[in-house]
Amino acid sequence: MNILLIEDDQALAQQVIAQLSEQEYRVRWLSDGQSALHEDPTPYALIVLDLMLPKVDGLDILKAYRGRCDTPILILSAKQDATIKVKALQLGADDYLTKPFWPEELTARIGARLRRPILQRAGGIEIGRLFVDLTGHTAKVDGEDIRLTRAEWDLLAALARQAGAAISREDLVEATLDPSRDGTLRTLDVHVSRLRKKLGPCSDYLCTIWGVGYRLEVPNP
Amino acid sequence: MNILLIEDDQALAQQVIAQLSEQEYRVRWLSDGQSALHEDPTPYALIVLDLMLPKVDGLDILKAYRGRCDTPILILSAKQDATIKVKALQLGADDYLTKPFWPEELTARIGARLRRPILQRAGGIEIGRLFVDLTGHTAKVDGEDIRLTRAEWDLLAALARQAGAAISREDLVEATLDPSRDGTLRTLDVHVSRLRKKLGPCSDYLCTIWGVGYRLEVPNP
DNA sequence: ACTCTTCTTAGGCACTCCGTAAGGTCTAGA
DNA sequence: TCTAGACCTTACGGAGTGCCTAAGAAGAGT
Repeated sequence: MNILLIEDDQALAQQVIAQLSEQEYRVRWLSDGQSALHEDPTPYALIVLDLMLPKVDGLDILKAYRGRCDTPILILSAKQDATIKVKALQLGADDYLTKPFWPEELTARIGARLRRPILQRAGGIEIGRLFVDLTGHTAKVDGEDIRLTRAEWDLLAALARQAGAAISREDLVEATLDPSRDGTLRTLDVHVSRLRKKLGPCSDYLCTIWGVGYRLEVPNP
Repeated sequence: MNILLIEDDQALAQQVIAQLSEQEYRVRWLSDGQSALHEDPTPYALIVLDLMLPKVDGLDILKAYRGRCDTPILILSAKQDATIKVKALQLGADDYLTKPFWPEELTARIGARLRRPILQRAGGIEIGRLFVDLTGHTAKVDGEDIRLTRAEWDLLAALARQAGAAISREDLVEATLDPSRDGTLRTLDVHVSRLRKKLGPCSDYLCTIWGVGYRLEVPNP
């Protein structure tokens, strides 16, 4: 069982690591928010996250991880304030423990959380505020499902599979259009247009590469 | 969503009931431990249990329920003592909240607990209000058994095994229809239609993916 | 042999989706 | 700046797809 611990207080972190190691958990420790944001959360069975980190707001890490995975997240914080607790739990945290705490309680809560195995869901591709679940045939913008037709979905999936890469119009026609009927390049235009409309705030992600084709990526500010 | 509340303090209970009713939970309230021991916990999505009850020890109720079901149990208690927290969590409680608490935190914790729509539990798969026991060949909606024919069951099981993933109509035909006879895609329609009818309030879980197939999932509100 | 349940087939209905056409807008290069 | 070609958008009709009801066929239990 791998656990990710994000905690800037070194003394507390080592205490927690010692306690968890006794229970045969393997712990990876990150001491600052920047590296936490760049860490891939998917390999871990559970994440312990301190809200009070220098520079980075712990809630931002929470949000970033929730967009990328379903891993249980347990919050540590010195803040007794109920509104923050409620906010963290609503943002997708699974538990909230206020400092100071007894290490035994932390491990007991972790144990209670990991006792119920979560059904493995094949992950999807995250592109900024857009999330594409290839196995579930579903796409989300800011966590909200968007309804796509088959052709629109095929188009988005083809682009998302090679996110960041340019794909020629001809390839996209082949990937998305019904082969029983001959679709022209004009048809692709229509689907791109319709898809952009449904992507709403993410419509800029689908950029045109003039004379070549299209590319799906988060545009630079 | 049905919730069972076991709490002897009438004022607190009514406050909690009011708060939970706002969130569209339906609450059944038991004020003493004796009736709690005789209650069947399986129909409820979650149980809120006060540890300090007259006559009966709350931990005994916890143990009794854990022997009978896997329903998430959230403990309320005035005891700050960490050893009791740890003991309750080890006995199978899922969360522990000390009095006094803000009602908003309770509902947030309940929400966090019930948010994960698809859970793998002992003996089956839980998808929102639907529970599919693959080994026992039974399916429940809100804890109530539903009678399924062989084809309907095969269909539901095939979808539940890969809950959240899209499955093509062709695969479903192969998985559910009698192989000795050639079943057409139209036959599948009929079984889907009948299964939806039997799923009742969970019929929306079985979503159609146009031109592809079906998916079993808790839809977004 | 009879009845009840379940599975399959068939047909009609309603709806969604797809491709085409037509006109407008944008881009690159002269 | 002008122009030709590439791209975007809107509207619309036809075809395809899925859903439901009903009725016949097969199987299980009595």
